[in-house]
Amino acid sequence: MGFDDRRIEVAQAAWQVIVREGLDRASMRAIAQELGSSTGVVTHYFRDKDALILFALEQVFENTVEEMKACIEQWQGLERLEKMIFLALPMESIDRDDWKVWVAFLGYSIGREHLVQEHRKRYESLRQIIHQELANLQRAELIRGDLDLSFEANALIALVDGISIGVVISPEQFSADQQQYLVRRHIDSLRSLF
Amino acid sequence: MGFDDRRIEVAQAAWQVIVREGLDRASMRAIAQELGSSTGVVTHYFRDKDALILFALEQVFENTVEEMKACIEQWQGLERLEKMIFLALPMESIDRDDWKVWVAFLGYSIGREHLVQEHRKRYESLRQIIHQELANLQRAELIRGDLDLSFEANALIALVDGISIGVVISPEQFSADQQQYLVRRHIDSLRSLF
DNA sequence: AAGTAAAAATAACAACTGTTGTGATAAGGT
DNA sequence: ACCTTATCACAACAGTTGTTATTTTTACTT
Repeated sequence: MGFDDRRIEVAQAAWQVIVREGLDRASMRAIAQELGSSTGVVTHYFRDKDALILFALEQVFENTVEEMKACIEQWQGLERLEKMIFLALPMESIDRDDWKVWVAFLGYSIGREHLVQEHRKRYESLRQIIHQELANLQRAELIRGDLDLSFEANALIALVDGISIGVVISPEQFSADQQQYLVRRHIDSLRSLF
Repeated sequence: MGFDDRRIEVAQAAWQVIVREGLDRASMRAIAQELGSSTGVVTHYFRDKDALILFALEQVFENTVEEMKACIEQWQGLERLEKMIFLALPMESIDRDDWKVWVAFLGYSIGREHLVQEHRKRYESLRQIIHQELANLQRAELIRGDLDLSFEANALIALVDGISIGVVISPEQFSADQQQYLVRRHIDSLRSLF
């Protein structure tokens, strides 16, 4: 087990504490305890707390992005975009934990400009991926030609964020089917009219 | 100046510190300093910190809800729903601060079940207001009769949440016009087809 | 003007924070 | 076996936290 693997283990412990107790209560000591070791381990693998929670967030983000990119080889056309969006949604309870970390971090960023910038960076990656998909669909004339793709990419991301926050607060608010229906309805409204 | 007025002043100081420095750094001392007094004032008007930040959140929430309810006497039909949604959106920078507090609180709630419940309570109020509006519109046959109104109310709230989070992270992401366009497009898709 | 209650200031409390430094332990290579 | 290095444990640090208790100040009533 290498250095990077251990780092991920520490980050996962952090991740669990955040979900269970909240981000501001995820202290070095709490994380070490979750890991079953001393704080020495945590400080050994991460320069400071900022580096740790940033790494934990990056894990959550990267997992989803990797899955989304894997869609590109598995699907085509409108269905591909649909499946990509589905992956980001909290349809299973495990995804709900990812979203809890994401939301906790979102709130924690308020008043910390450098963390807001971290979020911007990640939303920018997402925007690029979606925009790329929309451009493909537009070239294939599967969606309307008069759409502002940057705007529509933002709109899709907003849809996902909105649904997910609803689910984080009230898990029973949107069933998996309802989440899918909302996405389908949105994507449908972008389709070419013939 | 009465007791309640002073309470609101303290809450507003808290509100400003949260926007500027973040919720977890909004300590009793920081809030007292923002208020220009000692911590004694803060503790005198609020049992504990939880009561203070909960009251501050309630202020943010109630202001918006009051404005939304005021719409009922000023507008009619589809336009009324539209205006109500517009009020919740961060179209001006002042609204953006409200949303910062909201998002900060949202993240702070992760891992604190009693705070999540507070959010649920407030989202439930919103849902009721929107649901009421949709029911009126359906009775007037201005929106389709086959809509699941509870679901559609949630969808509208999700739309607002999604847009607003986007704006909190990247203020330039959605212009006021674009926010309005998104809401209009969504509401349009609910309209009766004749 | 005296007395009373609200308001505010101040000080102290124990608990917890991130960080740092110093040893201990284990692993792996020569 | 010996040395080196990575890994981890532990203790101590200065600072901050929410809360409480006590004292001072202010405001208002009688």
